[in-house]
Amino acid sequence: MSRPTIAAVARAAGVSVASVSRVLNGLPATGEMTERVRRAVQELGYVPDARARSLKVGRTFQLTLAVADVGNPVYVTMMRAVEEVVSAAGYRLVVTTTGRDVVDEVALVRGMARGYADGLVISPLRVDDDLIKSIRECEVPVVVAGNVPARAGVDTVRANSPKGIRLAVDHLVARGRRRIAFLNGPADTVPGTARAKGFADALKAHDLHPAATAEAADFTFPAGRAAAPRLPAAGKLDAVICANDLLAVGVMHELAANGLRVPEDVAVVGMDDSELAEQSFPPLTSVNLGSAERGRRAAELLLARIEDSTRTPRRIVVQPSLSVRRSTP
Amino acid sequence: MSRPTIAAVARAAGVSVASVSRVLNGLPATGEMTERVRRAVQELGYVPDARARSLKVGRTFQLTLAVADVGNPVYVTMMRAVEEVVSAAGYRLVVTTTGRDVVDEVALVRGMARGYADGLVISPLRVDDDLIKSIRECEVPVVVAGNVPARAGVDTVRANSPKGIRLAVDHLVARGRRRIAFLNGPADTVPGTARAKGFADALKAHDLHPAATAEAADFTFPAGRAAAPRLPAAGKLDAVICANDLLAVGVMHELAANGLRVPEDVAVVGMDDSELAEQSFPPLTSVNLGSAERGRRAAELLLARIEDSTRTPRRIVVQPSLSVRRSTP
DNA sequence: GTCTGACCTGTAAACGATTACAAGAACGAT
DNA sequence: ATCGTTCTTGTAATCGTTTACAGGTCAGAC
Repeated sequence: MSRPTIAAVARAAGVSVASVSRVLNGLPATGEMTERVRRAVQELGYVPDARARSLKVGRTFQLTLAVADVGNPVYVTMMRAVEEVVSAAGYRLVVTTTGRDVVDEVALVRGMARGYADGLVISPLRVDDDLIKSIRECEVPVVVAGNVPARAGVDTVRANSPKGIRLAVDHLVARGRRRIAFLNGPADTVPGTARAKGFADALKAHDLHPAATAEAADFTFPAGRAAAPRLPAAGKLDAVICANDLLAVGVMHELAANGLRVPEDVAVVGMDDSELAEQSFPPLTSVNLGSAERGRRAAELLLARIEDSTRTPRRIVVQPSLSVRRSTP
Repeated sequence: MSRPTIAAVARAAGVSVASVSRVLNGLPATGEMTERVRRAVQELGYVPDARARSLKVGRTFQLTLAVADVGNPVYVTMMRAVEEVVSAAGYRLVVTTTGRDVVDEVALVRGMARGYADGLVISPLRVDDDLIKSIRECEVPVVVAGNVPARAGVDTVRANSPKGIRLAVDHLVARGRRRIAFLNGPADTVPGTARAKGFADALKAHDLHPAATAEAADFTFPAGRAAAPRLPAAGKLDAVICANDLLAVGVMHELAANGLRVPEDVAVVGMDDSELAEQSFPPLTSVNLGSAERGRRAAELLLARIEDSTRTPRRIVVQPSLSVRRSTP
């Protein structure tokens, strides 16, 4: 005995399928009609088929979120925010991880044409012309959580990481640190390049030279540990800014292993202000790039564009703030 | 100009829609036919519509993963493992958070009848008869990642947390600790009850009495901090086992705030062996309950059952191990 | 009493694929 | 040359909804 269809309900209620559909979708009907349909639905345990419905109405009520790595706490934060907005609007969330390669991202965007979701929030680590082209041509609305050129003509929500780094540098300088190093993630990523430039500019504004800059293999904790020895010895630096919290925690571990105290010997600042910043020891001063807000607003932009595909693309920049904790003096 | 349909391709190639469909699905066709269809597809940029396809074939090639909280690192690990297996098999992953309430879970399972996914992996925090009933009656295959009674007649993958706690206790006792406390999560959850009993039994096996037991409001970091003061003073205990890593890290913070050293004054053991255990300071000795493996095997069970719905339900138990780090002597 | 309009309801045509079935072509065996 | 078999292709039904359109009922206005 398979699932009852709308036709079975119509038969049981002695009405037409159209009427059943109308009652179920809240279109006007007489009280008696409504009552009969309700009863039949109840009796048969009828549940409308989402597949058939989405074929007909051309919508699946699903949205896709594509991130590089679900393990990164910053994406967890974004994902939670997106999920909240999206599910409140009656959509389900499809999560895909794109991996490191840009061609995977392009394939993903192109694949949206299959219509398994009504929109896409993508947070690309690396961006090239192919990706931008695929986003422009995408069959469904796309919102980019990250930095793409305005010519892409797409809704974006991004952080202002240079300004965020500026906050971190200002803070460190105010506390008397002058020999400041920067541990970046891969410089060929979008956040990587932005942060490198942001750091250079921020130091220049204070007439300082970088104590050092280094680059981790990716934005993970082990990469942070591995890269830490490439920073100069403690005498040569009194503060390290890291391109995200995972790297920062990796560095702190390495510092501790070398008998250095945080913040007395070396101050450490992370970025993202993820839950990890709060949980690390000492708690990590971190640049809050508004990941939850970015997720929320990206989801809202996407919903708005689904409602009205003609609106001009918006480019939202979420302002950073600094969460000062005990890893800085 | 809307998306081309299979009919447009057929027209362009001068063949029937059936032939196009067959070529696209790799059914036998002559070289010439294959070539003409390929060319037309290429030219029009045709991409088959997933909605129509899933209506006809009765499958969406989507699977749902339902967890209580995407922010918990243990679910992140599981999710990553599930995603990997599932996407390798050509499925997409739909992630939903169920929240704390059991009725949400029941509604979710019932809602699977809409057919928006071909299967469900659910990791319920709280289980009642309604939930079991809804799982039994679910239209699509369900795998439970967690502990439900055998009478549910459903594939399950679960951890052996009592045995895991036993490992932790053995370890602590071997290192000379005798006054061992337990910080549990909510005792009305499935993992909560299992862990409480596991702790009691493990101590009994060593002829020890619990130094104390306390219960946190949920399985989060702030709850761990908040609950720590409810444990007895340091003189009365020399080790704390916590029901997960987040609680353990919360406790360590609180201990540090009171000037106590880990592990010298108090040893701390977590559970889940999540990435956080490695990242915390000092690195946390943690019971590895095999969350990645549980995720992987749950996904595999689900795929197997989709292939063959008649197979008898399996109940897999993943064996725990202890990852010893510096939070214990 | 008739006519107009409003309002429900039912019939049937979509939506875009897959696939059962039938028809036609090709080929080998007799 | 005829027949039967196999292989390829096309026609049309189908999946389960939604919805345009038409038909029917009923009330109100003249």
